[in-house]
Amino acid sequence: MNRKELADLLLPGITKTIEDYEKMYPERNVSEGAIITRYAPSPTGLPHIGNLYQAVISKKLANQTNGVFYLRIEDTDQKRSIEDGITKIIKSLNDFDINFDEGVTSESTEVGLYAPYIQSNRKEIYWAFAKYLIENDMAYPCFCTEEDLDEIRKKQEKYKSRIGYYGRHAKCRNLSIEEIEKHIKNGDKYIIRLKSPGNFEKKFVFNDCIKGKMELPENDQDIIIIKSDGLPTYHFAHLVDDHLMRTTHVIRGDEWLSSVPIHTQLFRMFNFKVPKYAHIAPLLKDDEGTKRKLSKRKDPEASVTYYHEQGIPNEAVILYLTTVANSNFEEWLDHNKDKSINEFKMEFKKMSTSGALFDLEKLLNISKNYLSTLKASEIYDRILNWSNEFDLEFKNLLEKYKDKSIAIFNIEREQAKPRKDYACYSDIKNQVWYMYDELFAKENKNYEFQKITDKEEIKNILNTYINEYYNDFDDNETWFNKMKELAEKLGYASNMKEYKLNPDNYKGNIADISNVLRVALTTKATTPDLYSIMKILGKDTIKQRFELL
RNA sequence: GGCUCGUUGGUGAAGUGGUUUAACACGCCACCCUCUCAAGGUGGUAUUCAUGGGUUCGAAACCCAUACGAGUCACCA
Repeated sequence: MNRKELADLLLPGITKTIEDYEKMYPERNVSEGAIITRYAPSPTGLPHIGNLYQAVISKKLANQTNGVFYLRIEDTDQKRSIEDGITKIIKSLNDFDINFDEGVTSESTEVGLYAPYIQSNRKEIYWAFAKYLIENDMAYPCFCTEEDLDEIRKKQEKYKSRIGYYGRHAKCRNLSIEEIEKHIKNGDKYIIRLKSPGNFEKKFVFNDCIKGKMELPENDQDIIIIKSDGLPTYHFAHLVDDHLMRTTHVIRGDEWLSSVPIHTQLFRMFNFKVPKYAHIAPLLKDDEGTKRKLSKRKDPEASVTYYHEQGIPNEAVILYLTTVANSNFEEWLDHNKDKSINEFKMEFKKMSTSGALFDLEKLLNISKNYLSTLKASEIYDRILNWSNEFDLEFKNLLEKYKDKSIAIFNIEREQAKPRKDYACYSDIKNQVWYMYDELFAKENKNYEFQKITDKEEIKNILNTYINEYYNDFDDNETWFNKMKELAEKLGYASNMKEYKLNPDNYKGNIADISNVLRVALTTKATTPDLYSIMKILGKDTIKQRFELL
């Protein structure tokens, strides 16, 4: 039996060769400098914020170079795959406006010339590549059982040598064809291992797009390329897929950094062009003084659904992640307020080589700024949408009082320097509840009167104001002038500067008066512009609320 | 434990030998603005770049050691 026949025996039923595949999936016709990259998750659950982060970066880089951004599903670990995994990934990414130029589009559909994009559907392709290696004595079947491997490891631990399946520890590496045949006749289970040509003593140097020049030992491990279920390991699938799909840049988390020698070795054994690698540092979390990777199990903010539940707009999350990726983005945005985020040029060189702490506070600030740029009607639509899922009481009020609600959200909004007091949708009800009679009626009222607390004086101020001064049709200036008149009539200073000079000449000042009016209307000492609030509530409501005191 | 990478303020960071007595942003503090907030404005917030040593006329930047942190060492990706 020769090696070709051996390969057929080990991986039977394969008709195509690697040359056939080479022709089926030709080089892409893209312009110089175009980045072809992918998002390649395992369908094991909803994306993690770190996955989103990688997707944002990859998509941006592909888009800005007129490249290709595609979705490939890495489901070679069948045990971990979950039901509807693909749907969930696509949906949650789409929510963040991350779409793909090609690849998987649902559990059973895909678009693009480099299909299939789901690894479990590419088995015969991997086998063809594995066969090539076996035929050329660059891979071999390994019949070691779990116990055999255990024994090897224990021996290595005992003699303090490196752990692994390599060199003289690789028992099956030099099996003769006859011995292999015997094992197979015996029905022994096998996997396929790479016959690594590497030397651990030698240094392997490469250039990472983000981390720069790296020096690692060459790989000498005879890594598994085809598992006992016939599917490839990550390493082998990466080689085959990223070569055939003509990926130019492999953008992934930096936990992969130390596997680059394996990957490069694989590409070289086939004489393929090695793609460029960009290893992204993880998002970290401060945990009692030490930094650790954000974890989906421990940290609610690691889950992408967290932002949806909190009512943080997806756009803000994207803006934040872009800022973390390239910290000069913020400054760029500040100087290019009218431009679209698409015009920003992201650079590998600007990415941090060590992990960044995920800063929720900063995210909220970005969100606050973002929300302040929206029109009142847009805010209304978004809150309605959010409330529909998380606060039905508020949703009903929003629907019942649509115009009024928009007016409320418009207080100090559509202007050059808008108010910025909403950081997320879930904030808003807490800030505007007193504008709705239904909510005001059921609230346990804690009136925050400050300087003036005397009941009689308060009543006097309220009555004088509503009977002698207030008018729904006054403009802002008239309204304020009347406030001044009211203050003076009752013995309070209408001018703050004057009051500060001679405080003893007055009972108090206009701020004290407006505190009374504000608190009587809203119970709170701090609210947005009082004039706007009064105008929206209207004289009848104002009167009613004054009478409660 | 082996190998690898990293360490600039409360946070994200800019910065690769001299214009850095360390940019910018978030946070915090103070003051200013025709009412309270928010916003906006002004100023403050690291005598110093993990620590120790060295190279140099000169170092956050180059070199060495130490400490700390992270990643990796699966028939998981």
